[in-house]
Amino acid sequence: MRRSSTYYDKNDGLKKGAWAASEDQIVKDYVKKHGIGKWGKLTRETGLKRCGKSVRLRWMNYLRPDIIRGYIKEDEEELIIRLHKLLGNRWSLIAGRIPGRTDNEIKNYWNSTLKRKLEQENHLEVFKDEEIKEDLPSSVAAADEENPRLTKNNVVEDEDHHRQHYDVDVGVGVGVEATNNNGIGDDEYLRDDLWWNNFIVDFNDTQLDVSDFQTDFP
DNA sequence: AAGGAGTACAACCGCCGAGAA
DNA sequence: ATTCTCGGCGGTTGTACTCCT
Repeated sequence: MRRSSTYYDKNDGLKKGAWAASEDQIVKDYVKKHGIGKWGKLTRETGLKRCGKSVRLRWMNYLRPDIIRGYIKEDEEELIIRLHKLLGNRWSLIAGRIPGRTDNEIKNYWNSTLKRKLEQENHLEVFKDEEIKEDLPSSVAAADEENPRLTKNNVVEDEDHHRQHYDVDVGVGVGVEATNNNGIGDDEYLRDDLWWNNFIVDFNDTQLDVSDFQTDFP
């Protein structure tokens, strides 16, 4: 754990900073008994001097039993690069495609290692915003241009607050689903669908193993 | 050996959306 | 219909560790 200084916030009296093993144990025990979620309830019932958000973060990024700790493998790195090109800084979506890795871990890895590595290899321009937009479905790119907001569940909201909902599965060999809940034109929708399919074809051309990936969204 | 610079990564912050009250 | 609470997300910060001079 990098942060060692712990302190109590004078405003709310809650503990901040590095977590103690005893605090981790409290969270693990509670989750084992009651399941995940209800983080606020957890702090109230256990007397843990942490805010619910902090507990959730600790669980998601560190305590979860399915987390793989250790070096990012070469195939994982390649997948991160590809998914980042596709999705941009949507770390949770990217993490959802890489079992055992957290969004925070991927984000850190990108910011501290990959970004620099790609810069050094003179490949970074490929990932600049403009080119990402060119790669995105037209409706998504347009929304980003006007009002760069991607809401939950892949809902893209444009300047007029028109929303398009993409239930997208980019799993290798799983097929593609893209549902449009807001009546965009069939042609545009078809283009988007083709775009996703092209992505999958491209993906399938790689040497990556299908079994390496999750097949459903988290 | 010392210390400054760079790196890695855990944790915090602010914003937003969903759902409950 | 409105307000409140909580969970989720991406961006950013802080600090231990490592490398370099």
